[in-house]
Amino acid sequence: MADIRVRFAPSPTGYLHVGGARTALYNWLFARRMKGVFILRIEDTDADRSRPELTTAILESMEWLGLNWDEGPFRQSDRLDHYRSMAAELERAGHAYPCFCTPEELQAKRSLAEGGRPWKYDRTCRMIPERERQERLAGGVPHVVRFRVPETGATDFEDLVFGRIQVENEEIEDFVLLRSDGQPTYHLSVVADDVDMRITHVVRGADHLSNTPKQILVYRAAGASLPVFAHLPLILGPDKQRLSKRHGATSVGAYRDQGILPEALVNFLALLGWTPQGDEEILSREAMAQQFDLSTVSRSNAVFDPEKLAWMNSQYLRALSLDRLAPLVETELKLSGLDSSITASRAEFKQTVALLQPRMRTLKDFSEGGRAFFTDDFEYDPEARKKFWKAAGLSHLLQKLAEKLAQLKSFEVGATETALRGLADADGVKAGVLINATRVALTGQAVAPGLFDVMKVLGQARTVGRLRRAADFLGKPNAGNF
RNA sequence: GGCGCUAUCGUCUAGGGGUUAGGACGUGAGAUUCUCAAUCUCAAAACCCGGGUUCGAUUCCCGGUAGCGCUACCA
Repeated sequence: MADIRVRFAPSPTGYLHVGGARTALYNWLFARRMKGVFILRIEDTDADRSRPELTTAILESMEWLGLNWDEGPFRQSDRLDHYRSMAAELERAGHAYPCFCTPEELQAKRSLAEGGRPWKYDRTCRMIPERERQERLAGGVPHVVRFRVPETGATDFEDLVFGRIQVENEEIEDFVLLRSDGQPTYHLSVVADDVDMRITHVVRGADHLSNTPKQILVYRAAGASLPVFAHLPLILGPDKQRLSKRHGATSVGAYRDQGILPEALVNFLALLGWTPQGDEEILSREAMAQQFDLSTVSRSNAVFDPEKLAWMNSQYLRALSLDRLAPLVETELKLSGLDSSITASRAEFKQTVALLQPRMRTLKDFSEGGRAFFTDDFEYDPEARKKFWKAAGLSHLLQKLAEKLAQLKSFEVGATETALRGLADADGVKAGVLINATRVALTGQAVAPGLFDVMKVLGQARTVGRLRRAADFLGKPNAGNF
């Protein structure tokens, strides 16, 4: 079998969204599995909507996801001559013709047709006598180039995912290949490039399924051999509508900003439409590539479930080595206006990170739920106060605990625990009550790692200081107000 | 409207002419105890509807319904 060549071809009219990322991923997995070539191509033939900086952003997202490409990125805007010559070739061979209808004329005909609904181009310009056609061309009358679709017969193909697809040619209108400004449309540029780049498998979203027959017609007219097509089901929002901005975060970059790890996003996306063998769902890119198979991809659309993504992220977060996690946390802190300076050394910083690691779902959690571990500037969560600061005499108790802890020679877990439990006993208070109240004092939260681990990581001075601060706070007359 | 595609727990899915219809996320309950967003255990939860084929359909076929896609000088 000839070498496998696939491509991912985003258009820079928006950021890389999760649907595009999944398409890119499946191309990547297939290429790696087949030891083929993965090509990146930027489809920027729509000059009005394409933004150069978005190309950069898309490339960055691809790199962040770890989807490395072997060739490209190629830009269609660099290859306009190819498309024009292909259009000319098709015209010469009688497979295409100039159309002088203006957008306004077409629009008028469209709205005239029964409520403006079912309307196909009426092929007016197909009938123009050759002499008149030449005259208008010579006169420089603006025109597009349309493909001459056969009136009879049907076009069919075998999709790797969807199976046999067939469309009657009479259902297909004479679509535009070249716009009046000389820019190619998608149907022309995509075929021209896939032919030129010797693409063997076109793996793309199912939104292109209905358009594929048009493109097959172009392949045939150009005398090119067909690639294998594999269309991927769409990714939907919770309301089963195609995922879009109004569903909130849909771009890969937005998930990165939320503290999602690329490995988790890749793993999650891979499972939207494809299932590995066995029960294990947590698989590396490489492990997935070893068994990836386009023919087992699902044919029905999938709803994107952020909850499962978050869960999967927590799995990856937990499995991360400290050496890899620590820098990621530092970056996240920086983004949130924090830093690691609260810890005296690199080793201490890592200890803190390690303590938090098992209970964090995203990197963001380190700077949000874990805020008190990286700055003294934190609030007492009202819910936590309501839950654990309602006992009477807490101010005094915390004060006493502060002084007792201040006396300790060792601040190891055993030492602080003995001290706290001793105080609780002496005062006739349940240890749990004091522990929970102390947790709020030290972290501002009702939920945190084990208290004595927290103390150790914060250190003696900071622990004592925060206890005194909480005691002061509770001593104020309005401390009971939430 | 026309054309195309799709249909298993709330969600992602496995399965397949006879199964207690399996797993994962989420949800609920319990365990643990110092909080849980950690950990462990258990539970509830699905074959869209109607015909046909068949001894037997969730599975195969047809129809309906619903959803999605395409129907641009967007991709």
